[in-house]
Amino acid sequence: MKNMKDRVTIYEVAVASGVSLATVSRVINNNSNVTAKTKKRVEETIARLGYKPSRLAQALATNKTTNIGIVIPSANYVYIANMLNGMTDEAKTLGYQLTLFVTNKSKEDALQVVEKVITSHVDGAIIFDDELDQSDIAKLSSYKIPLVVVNNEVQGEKLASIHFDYEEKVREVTADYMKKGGKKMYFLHLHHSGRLLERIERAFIESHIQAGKNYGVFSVEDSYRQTYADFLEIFKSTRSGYFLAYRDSLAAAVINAALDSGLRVPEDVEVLSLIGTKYASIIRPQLTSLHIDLKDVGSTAVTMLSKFLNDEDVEQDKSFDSTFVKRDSTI
Amino acid sequence: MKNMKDRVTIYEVAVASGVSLATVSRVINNNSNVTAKTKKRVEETIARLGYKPSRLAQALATNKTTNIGIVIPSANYVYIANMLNGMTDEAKTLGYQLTLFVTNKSKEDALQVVEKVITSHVDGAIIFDDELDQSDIAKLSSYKIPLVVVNNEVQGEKLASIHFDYEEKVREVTADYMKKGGKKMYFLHLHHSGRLLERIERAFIESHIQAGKNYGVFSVEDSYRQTYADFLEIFKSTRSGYFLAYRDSLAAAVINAALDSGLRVPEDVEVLSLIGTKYASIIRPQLTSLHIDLKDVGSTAVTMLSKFLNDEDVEQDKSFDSTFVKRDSTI
DNA sequence: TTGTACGCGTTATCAC
DNA sequence: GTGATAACGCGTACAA
Repeated sequence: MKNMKDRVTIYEVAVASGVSLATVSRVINNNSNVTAKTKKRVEETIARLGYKPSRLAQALATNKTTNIGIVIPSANYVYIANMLNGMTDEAKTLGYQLTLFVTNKSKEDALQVVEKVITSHVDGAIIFDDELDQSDIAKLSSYKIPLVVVNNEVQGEKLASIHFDYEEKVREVTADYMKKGGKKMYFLHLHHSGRLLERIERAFIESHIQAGKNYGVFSVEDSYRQTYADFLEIFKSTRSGYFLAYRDSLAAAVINAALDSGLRVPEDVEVLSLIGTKYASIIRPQLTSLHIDLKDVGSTAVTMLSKFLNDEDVEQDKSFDSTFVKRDSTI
Repeated sequence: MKNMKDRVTIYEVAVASGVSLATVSRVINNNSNVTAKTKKRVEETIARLGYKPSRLAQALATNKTTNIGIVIPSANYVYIANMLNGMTDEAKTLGYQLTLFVTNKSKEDALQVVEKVITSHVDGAIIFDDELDQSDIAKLSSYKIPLVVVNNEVQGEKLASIHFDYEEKVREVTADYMKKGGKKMYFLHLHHSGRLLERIERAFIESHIQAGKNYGVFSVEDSYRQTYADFLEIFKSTRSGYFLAYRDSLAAAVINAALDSGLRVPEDVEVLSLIGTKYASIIRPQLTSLHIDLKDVGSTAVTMLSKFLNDEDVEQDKSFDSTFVKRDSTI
């Protein structure tokens, strides 16, 4: 093993094994047209010198980093971690590296991120971030960066998208409940939480308007603690209802506040978590939730992007169904 | 906005603004010695042409990618997501990009990861992965890659480490409980879950041996569902105990199994979660847990690495205290 | 202040 | 099969 020498270059390998750069390069890339004998010789000196090709130089020469950018609002959500997990798995088998670009849910950061993605020379990018809009995506596209966009209504060249069918499902669930269930339905509105939630909320509201039913909306913070505290207040006056919450932890806040206010779940208070994770079945009573396999979404996104990069055919639009999982937080 | 042209290079900018490559380069890097007038001219053509410097070429020329590698076992754990969150925040303010390297808890993958980190030309790496051992780290070090290693007993040049004091805390908690509490203590053993858990388990066992007390160990799977099922069985015969579980979801499995077996928590069954996250206070009864601010750990790791990269002084070893948070799953 | 020329570590297109 | 040599896009002494 080498001890703190400078990086060994292809040139040194060439000299040490008495061949030219070109030959070494051929050996590295398993390029044909090289005698088994010289190949072996080169490989030996490569091992002896501890040579590792520089992906940087390779990338510059070939115009291909094997690097794809992942644009997300934050790494801190469970459902994003799930997606990330699918991405890393698939990227590994396909031989890509993942570079993270986080917008922190700020438009300002999003603009910076667009710049960074461009300068970073990624081969392509997967965008799962509501902060980026049509113009940002167009900009990325204009720099010829193949894109897979999750949960966003955009189109362009070298651009595929992945959609969730949450809206439909929410319409169904809402309509069904209005027919059978008895309680007034409430939506937990999060101030700045992206298009998906906005669309779901709209679907919820429209369903009620169409049915001529009354509904309620509560504005909440994206924090378990705060939402729990808020609902302790709310449950002083509102003693029943069917609540739609964006994430498991917010749904749990409602449930816990209800229980701590002497209400029964689901008899008095029913709760539906819109983006269910494994915690839905850990929390008691277990959360009824909509569920999408985000690990699958992640790996699919990488697969699609990879096809783009290899000029294979890609379905331009893939849709993921959410399933309604009935557990114990609803009747 | 450009439409699908090829990448604009510094050369085209130079020609278009009637200066030399060097001058453009100076403008990009805010290098002094360039007239305000020409600077403005160059900046205008940069904007007009939509030129973005190639980080690749810059990196090759300067021998600095502004890229740091993050080695983790998986992106799918909440506590790792928390750490990642701290890292992305700090990296953003410091101007670094994060590249993910995931070992999937496999030694085989770990070896591949070492290779990839080396060829990827990262400026440095943060290693939070028990799969990498002393020799892997040494290899990385021999390629002059500055390292911040979390939760691992290694040393070397350009290598700083971050430690957790979990062992100490577990010794304390265990000893305290044996004095005051009455139940037999059990440790949930996870087959292949890294050094941290091993050390904690050892601390747990040694405490008991020193005190001449009896203890138990249950082997479990790293899955809520399986562990829940297992404990339904266990609670048929074992009707009380104090259980130490690695993560919140496993602790929740024990709690839920206990409750579903007609046992009371914490009167019959007490549970301590070793790596507490926000879910510790969401689950009911709320989990007593040890807690470390992993977001802080993540940002600190990036800060330390960044100091290395700038040849500033770094404390070689930083320790994070875990705090014992008493909630409702213990007496 | 600005320009020239070389180097960074590879790949790729030629010849031989 | 193998070897020069020109790219790839940029930084930077050194010269002017």
